[in-house]
Order: sequence, then C-alpha cells, then structure tokens
Amino acid sequence: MSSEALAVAAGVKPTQLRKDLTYFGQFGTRGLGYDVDQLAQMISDLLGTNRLQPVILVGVGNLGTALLSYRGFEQEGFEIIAAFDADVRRPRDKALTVPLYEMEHLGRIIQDRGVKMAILSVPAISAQSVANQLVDVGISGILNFSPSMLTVPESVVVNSVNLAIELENLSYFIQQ
Amino acid sequence: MSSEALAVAAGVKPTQLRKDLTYFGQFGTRGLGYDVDQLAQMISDLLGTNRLQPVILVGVGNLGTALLSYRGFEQEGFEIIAAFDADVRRPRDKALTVPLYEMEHLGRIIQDRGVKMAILSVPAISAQSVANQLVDVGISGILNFSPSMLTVPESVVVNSVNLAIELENLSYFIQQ
DNA sequence: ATATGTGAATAGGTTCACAGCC
DNA sequence: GGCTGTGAACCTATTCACATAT
Repeated sequence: MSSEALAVAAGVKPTQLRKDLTYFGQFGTRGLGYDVDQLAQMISDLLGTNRLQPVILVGVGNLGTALLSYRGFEQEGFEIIAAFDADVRRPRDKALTVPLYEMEHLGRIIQDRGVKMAILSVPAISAQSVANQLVDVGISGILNFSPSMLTVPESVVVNSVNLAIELENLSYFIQQ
Repeated sequence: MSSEALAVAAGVKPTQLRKDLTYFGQFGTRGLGYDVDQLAQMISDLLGTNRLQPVILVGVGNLGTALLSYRGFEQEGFEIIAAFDADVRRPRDKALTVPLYEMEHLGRIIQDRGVKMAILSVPAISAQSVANQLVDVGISGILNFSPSMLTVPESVVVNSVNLAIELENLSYFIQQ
C-alpha cells in the first residue's frame, strides 16, 4: 500500500506519513509502497501493544463504570485486570466483570501483576491524592480523566483527557 | 493574579499564557496582573460557554450511557437535552434522566431546540452513516468518540477522542 | 514508471528580552 | 519595582522537490 493510500485512511498528507515513519526506520519499498502487515507489526512493537498489557482503573463512578465496560481498550491490547474505589460498597448499576478492590490492595496487585499503567477516573477533588498513591506503589503511566492538573515525579507520565474541554474546543470552532 | 501564578495553575509557561491571551486582546494591567473574574468572563464568551448550550448524544451504549451521566459537561455550560439510539428498547442498566428518542426524530428536535453540537458514541461501523445523518439535519459540530475517521463537509467541525489511542500514547511514552 | 526517503525550504509555535505602563 | 505586551530569536513541525531504489 502506498503512503498516499495510507495517508487518506489516516487523514494526513503522504509526505507527513513518510517523514514520521522514517523517524523509526525504513519500512517501505521504493516504487512499491509499504507492507501493511509488517508496518502494523512494527507500530505494535513500538507502542508496546504487541502483547497484552495489564492496566488498573481507579474510581468506579459513572465514568469509571463506562470505561470498564468499554471494549475499545482490549481491542488494542490492554486488559483492565482490577478496579479500585474508595467505597466498594457504593451502589453500582452494572454487574462488573472486573474484580473491585479496596484502595489498600493497590500496592499488592500492581506488584503481583506487573502493572505499569493506571486509568484515573476519580472526582477532581481526590485526583491528586490518588495520583500520589499510584506513584507510591510504582505506577509509571497515568491516563487521567479527572479535570485537574496532576503533579507527579519526572519519571511518571500523565496523559490527561478532559471530556468537557473537548466539547468546549468544538464549541469554539463552530463559533455561534 | 499574575501570568506567573495563572501559568502554574494551568501547567504552562507565563510567556506562553500572555502570548496566547494577546491573540484575543489585552486583558492585563502592567505591574498588577490579570483580573480573574474578567478573564474568566472573556474566555467564557470566547468559547460560547457563557450561556447554556443544548447538545444531543447519539449512541446510548456503554460509553454513551456514561457520558449521559457524566456531570462534567453541564458544569462547563452544556446540557444534553436528548439522546438517540437505533434501538431505544435495548436493555440499559440505568434509569436515564435524559429523554431517549428514535433516530427518526433527530431533525425535529435539533430544529426545535436550536442544537448545534452532537456527541457521537456509536460503534465504529455505523459512525460515518450516523455522522451523515447529523450533517443532513444541520448539526455543525460533532464530538466523535468512535474509533473512526469521519468525512464531513468543510462547514462541519469534528473533534475526535479515541480512548484506546490515549492509552497507546501513554504506553509508548513509558517505554517498557 | 512508480513510490520511497530525505535535505532544503517553509510555516508554525515557543521562548527570550525588554520596552512600556501601572 | 513589578508585570504585561510584544517584536525578535529560536526551535519544532510540515511541506516541497527530487535523488534514489525497485
């Protein structure tokens, strides 16, 4: 497949796609294009999604519950192996398939299962305190859904997704 | 409040914050800083979040249900006034507070309520077809949660959030 | 003939440094 | 004295143009 065709599929320009790929090596054949399987394998290796990665989720409220039942993660090679909440007895409307634990078991489970990444879906007010706990037990990546700035050591990576801001963004660009 | 203090709160550099603000005007006082209330008002005007904006949601599955019960949107001035699904009778585990309609009522409700923006949380397979329907009934902004590239007319703005990609992103940066 | 890989050119965004104003 | 606003300098990212390989 040519960079032209791949670029159309990805919604970028062909030169952009080629330039980006070359930062990681040479994967195409001149006059021919790219081997899609080989390319997918390479990207999967690069992202670490070639083998199933265990992930935990902290904060099983509305959003947390939805993220637990969201199929998209496992399709990309992630498995949410455990969920944690400050109140495990709080009423929840769905029979969870993922085991739900008290916060005190965080350290043990992360260590036992070699978990590197955590999904954080707690209210803004407790986000920093839970982030601190995650850092303490050795988590190295946090996907933060709470609308708050997290302060963490340099060695820990935070990726924040703020759903309300995504809507605000859209609201700005459609200028009413 | 100084740009220094605001920048710390926002997690950016003070010069960045000042430069960005000046693209929309002059809001600070030299030697003194910014009036926070006035600044918040200005940004709210700019984003169109100064008055409550009606929004609809299409696709009431796992993620859609969660988004409906997510409080973050209304806090920022958005109200999800209606939800739509191809199958309104599909079993759902939560008593929805938002009215749920068949897709055929899309046009009428959008017109009646002056809705400009839609949240799209349908499976990837039906995303483009539903996006087309949204465009047809006059929606001008789509917040897309499905893992697919949407093709829409120039006049329509799409903002895509792919939760799995956000995790992959994190996975890459923590290089295992 | 066709399509990649890449240096050079261009565009875009961030930071610096300081003049200007309170 | 303190802090904003902003041109200039710098850095990063995208696009062009074409040599290179099949």
